[in-house]
Amino acid sequence: MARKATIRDVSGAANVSVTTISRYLNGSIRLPAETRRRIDEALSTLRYTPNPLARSLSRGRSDTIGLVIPDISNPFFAQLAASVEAAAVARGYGVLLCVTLNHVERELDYIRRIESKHFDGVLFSTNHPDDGRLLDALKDVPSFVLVDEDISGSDMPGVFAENHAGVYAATRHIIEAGHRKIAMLSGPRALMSAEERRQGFREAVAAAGPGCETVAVYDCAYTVEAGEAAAEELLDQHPETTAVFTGSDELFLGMLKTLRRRGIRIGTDLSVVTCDDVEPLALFEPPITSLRQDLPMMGREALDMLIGEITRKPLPRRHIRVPMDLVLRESVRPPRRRKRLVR
Amino acid sequence: MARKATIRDVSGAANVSVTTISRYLNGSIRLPAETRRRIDEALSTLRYTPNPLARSLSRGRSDTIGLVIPDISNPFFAQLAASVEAAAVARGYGVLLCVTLNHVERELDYIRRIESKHFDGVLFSTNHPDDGRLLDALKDVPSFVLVDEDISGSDMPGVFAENHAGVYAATRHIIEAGHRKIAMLSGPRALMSAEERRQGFREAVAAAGPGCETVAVYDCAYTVEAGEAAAEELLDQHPETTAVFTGSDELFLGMLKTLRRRGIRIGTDLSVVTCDDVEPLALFEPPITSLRQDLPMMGREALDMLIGEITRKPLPRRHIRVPMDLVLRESVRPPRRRKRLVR
DNA sequence: CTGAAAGCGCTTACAG
DNA sequence: CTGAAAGCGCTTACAG
Repeated sequence: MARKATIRDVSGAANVSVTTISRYLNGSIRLPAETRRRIDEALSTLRYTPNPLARSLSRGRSDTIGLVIPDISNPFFAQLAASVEAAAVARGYGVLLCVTLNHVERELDYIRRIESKHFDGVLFSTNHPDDGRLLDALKDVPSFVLVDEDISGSDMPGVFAENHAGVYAATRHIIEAGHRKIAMLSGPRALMSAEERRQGFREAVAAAGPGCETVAVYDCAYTVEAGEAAAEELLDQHPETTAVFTGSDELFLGMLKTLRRRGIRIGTDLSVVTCDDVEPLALFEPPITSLRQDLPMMGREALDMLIGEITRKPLPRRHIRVPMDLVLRESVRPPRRRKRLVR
Repeated sequence: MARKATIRDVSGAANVSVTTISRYLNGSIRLPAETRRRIDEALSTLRYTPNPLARSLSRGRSDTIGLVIPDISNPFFAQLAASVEAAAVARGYGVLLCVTLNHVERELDYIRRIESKHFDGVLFSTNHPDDGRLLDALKDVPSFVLVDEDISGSDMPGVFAENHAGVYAATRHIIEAGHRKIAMLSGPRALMSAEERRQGFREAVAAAGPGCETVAVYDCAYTVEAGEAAAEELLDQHPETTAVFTGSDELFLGMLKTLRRRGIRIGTDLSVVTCDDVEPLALFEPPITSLRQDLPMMGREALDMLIGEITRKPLPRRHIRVPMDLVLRESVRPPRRRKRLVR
């Protein structure tokens, strides 16, 4: 394979300076038709494509953002990534995928790459409570936007779900179906999303008046296993429960395993609403009512906010909340009379 | 925020040449303890981090690969991306996420970025039949590895699933359960994966002898909608069918919608095996038997092969086949006697 | 062993 | 309007 053509080669072939070539390519110049023809010809015979690395170094920006997420194999983050990627490409940015598996070292490493100019900016999604190291590393970090989850104590700009209002509405829905003994499988303590959802849940139950009761709230990691275990505990210790709100699709999936094992039927025996709606919940039997995250909007808003930060034209609002939609399906039904959840 | 420190600043602060700093940082030099101390001190007081862009330009490589996939919100590709990313990070490479939505223009654009040195190499996954443009663009393209799907007519190195053997085994499994009227919802014609799976299916049925019959094979796009429509047609025109093999999870999900609508129960009324196993099939009712893709292995092998290409130490085999595993669950049962699939 | 200098391939302020 | 030259921040062949 021949050596790759550089702008210098084009300059020689077209008999104009590299300056002119560069300007022509970047549209900052108008040239006589004849010159244009010569350049175009040189461009195509040499099959010239600019070296983006050199361009970035010279311009002082990489036109690349880092998308930092815990796990791309998790459908929630995969869908978020898809919306971010689409928005980024539309705005002329590439997306470097940075998977952390929630390892703080990796998170810190990716934050540093903003300073080192590897990224123009970072969209940052973390899924574990911060021990202070993230907060610390974020001092003076520019061009940084949080997505989905906050870092406790930070005032970085961010785009989050309307957790409180969403879960409040979902819980209302459960209550309106007639349920009075309701439980929640919630996310980890110290995560903003979990905290807000927990709050929304508790307030909705409290607002329903005396007869209505929060049977239990479990703090779980956002994993299938945690949901499975919490459901076991719930059914053992609170068989009077008639409805459950799960704080994520994984928690729901985990609970479902437990319900299957015990022969408990969703809808008829136990009503359920889950948060996220990234799994094919409409195709479960019965279809599962869920509090859907608007990931396309979250991705778009986050990218816009980040571009605002990068270009130093910050959006008017540093914190955006994306509404959640309650998608009504068939997993919530009126509670059965005096029948308890026993094996 | 102060201007970012460069290697030159470090050189000044530590009172050694930039050459030495560079060599020290890259481990290609042994220095007296005292010098080391001075450098380390300068490094940390200046909070120096190398500019990866400059390094890449200078070295002529970016330590970044492009991962080209049709759609990251598709769990199949999300899981593939997760394994690739993990392998890449372990080998010191970053991964630039390149989503094409199967648009040829985007695919071509990303291929060009290898030449322009933006990527050291590309892992390429395409999902639509090539009209010749891809094949054409691939001439002389170095450091390129196909994943999951071939490009017809190309001899690029690649990592693919053991489609034929996998589907043959899955179909055998259906036949051994007693089915004699079997259908397939297959992927698009002209896609290697679909073609090989179709072949495996047909051969297994043929090998079962006269009584056993391929009722129908539908060529579908790999989408839920296509699966839904094909299932409608199948049930209308071939009500004698007792078992179906679906060529992807989306096709299965689509068929499931149709079955639901018609009140046909999987397992008891119609036996099913699907290919992929990226959806939570174990949690469906009944749990769905599937031909699982070993995506972790596929990602790892593909990355190793790509690194071989990049470093010009190609692996001994240019084409690797990853085995598929039949995961036995409960969606295949013996056919019911003389009962037909009617509404 | 160490460092000055050239080079990676662009962009752009500056001078003509 | 056009181009020579400096500069982006590194690496490394080369000379001392």
